[in-house]
Amino acid sequence: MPKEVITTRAKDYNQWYLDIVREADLAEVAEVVRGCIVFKPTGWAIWEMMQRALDDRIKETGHSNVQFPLLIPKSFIMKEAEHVDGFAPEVAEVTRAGGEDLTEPYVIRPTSETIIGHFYSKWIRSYRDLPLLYNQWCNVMRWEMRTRPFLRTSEFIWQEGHTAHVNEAEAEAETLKILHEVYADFAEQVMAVPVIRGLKTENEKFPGALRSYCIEAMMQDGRALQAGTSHNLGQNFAKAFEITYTDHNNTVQHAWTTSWGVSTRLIGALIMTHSDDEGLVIPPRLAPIQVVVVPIFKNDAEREKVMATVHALTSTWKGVLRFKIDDRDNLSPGFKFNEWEMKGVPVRIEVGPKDVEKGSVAIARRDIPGREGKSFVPQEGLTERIRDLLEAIQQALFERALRFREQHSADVQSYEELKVQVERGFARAYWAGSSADEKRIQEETRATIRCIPLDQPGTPGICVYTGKETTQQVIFARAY
RNA sequence: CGGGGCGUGGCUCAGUCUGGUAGAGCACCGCGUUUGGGACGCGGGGGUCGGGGGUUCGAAUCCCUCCGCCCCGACCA
Repeated sequence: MPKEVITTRAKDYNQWYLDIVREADLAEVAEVVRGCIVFKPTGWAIWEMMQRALDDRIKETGHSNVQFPLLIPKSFIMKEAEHVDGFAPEVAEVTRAGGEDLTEPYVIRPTSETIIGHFYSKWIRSYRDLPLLYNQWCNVMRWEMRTRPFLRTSEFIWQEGHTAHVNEAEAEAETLKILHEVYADFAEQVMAVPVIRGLKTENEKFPGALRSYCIEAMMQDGRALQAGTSHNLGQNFAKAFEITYTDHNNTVQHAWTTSWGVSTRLIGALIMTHSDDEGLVIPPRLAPIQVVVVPIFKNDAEREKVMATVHALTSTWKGVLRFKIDDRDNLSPGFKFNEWEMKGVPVRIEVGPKDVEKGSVAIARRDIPGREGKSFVPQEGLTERIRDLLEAIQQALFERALRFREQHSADVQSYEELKVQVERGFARAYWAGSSADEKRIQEETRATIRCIPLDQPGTPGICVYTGKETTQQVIFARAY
């Protein structure tokens, strides 16, 4: 009899999410620090896997890691008009230190464009100093009204890339390169999360940016989650912080800058894309533990034989598979099966006395939970079989998520259809409305334009709201 | 910030209306039996009842006050 420790998705999707976070032992709400969480080993291990895969891609695309201060002089934040408006309400300030009031308060970084802008202006003199391609892994703080583990926390961990270029075309190329080669590639290839690449509308873009691009994913309740953003900042920050360079013709020019980030929110995307009512599901390429081996025995004699087989089977796995042998002797096998399923380990191998005799093992795949995903296979060729299975699971998860998104997306021709469709997923619509129209729709439907997809149909249509003819299609959805 | 709910062993909660020796289940510890889908028996430890003040012979329970957390709405990676 399974214990019901996880609320089903059908009953309460919100509660299900919180149950997964707790039961998979990913994180705990830090009730003593408003809006913050503690990452527990399982949650942090997933983040480390994400971090590694992203960091590799960031470096492959020519960037270097650096680290800037946590505190930013308050006046810096005030320098770029749109930026101030965007961030002022959610900034935490340090006004007192060393037992004295500070002459100028510091803000705890909500993002680092301003302090990095200050230093870039010192470091950049000539076009020969460009492009400047830096990234930092750090924590930032935004005082949010409502928080949820991973999806929205007051303090969060992310990477923020900051680059400077000689002209708009190079800045734009950088912005798009990150979007495609780093973020979308990581999301789809490693996380098995299909994403829509698009441009943000004026309402939704980063405060201070010229243009913001994003990858948007669909969660299992049909809502959208912005999984990453890449901004072409134009010359806005360069002008505010006087980031200038001398060009070939000995003329002083403002640089063009970009910034881009993904955060621990990706863990939320992971949970809400793949997991089920049995617990977390982690795609094999991301899983800190890909294979768990559960030995089964009744007495010391059996234990010895079983463990000998387990060690023989796993002897070649080091450096090939990320695995764990669960030889805890105070827990029943059934308990372990459920526990590892809860924690999302992609493949489980069971080795019992019968397997020792028959030269077999039981192999279970996490993407098909319970007994249905379990079968008995020969010990011979097990490593290859597992590697093939891991790859099959990776593909199956991506395809399942993609199918789900397609089934919950629809083209809408009228505002009435739009209202209905955003209740169940993404609504694709022709759009020629204004920012004010967009806000009105948000008030009426709670849905926003998630993005203007980079893939456009190319054929004209009628705007869902204004009735004007246009060639531009957008995605409406409710968002996290 | 508005509306609602809740603070009692580690966790989930009962007890509060109607004041009278702080309880249950799970978890934990010990011993024994178990182990192929969340094992069982016996024994055991553990609580300033969110904080402060008041009423009372007596307060988890009634009154005042402060604090915290969760949920639902308006803002956000």
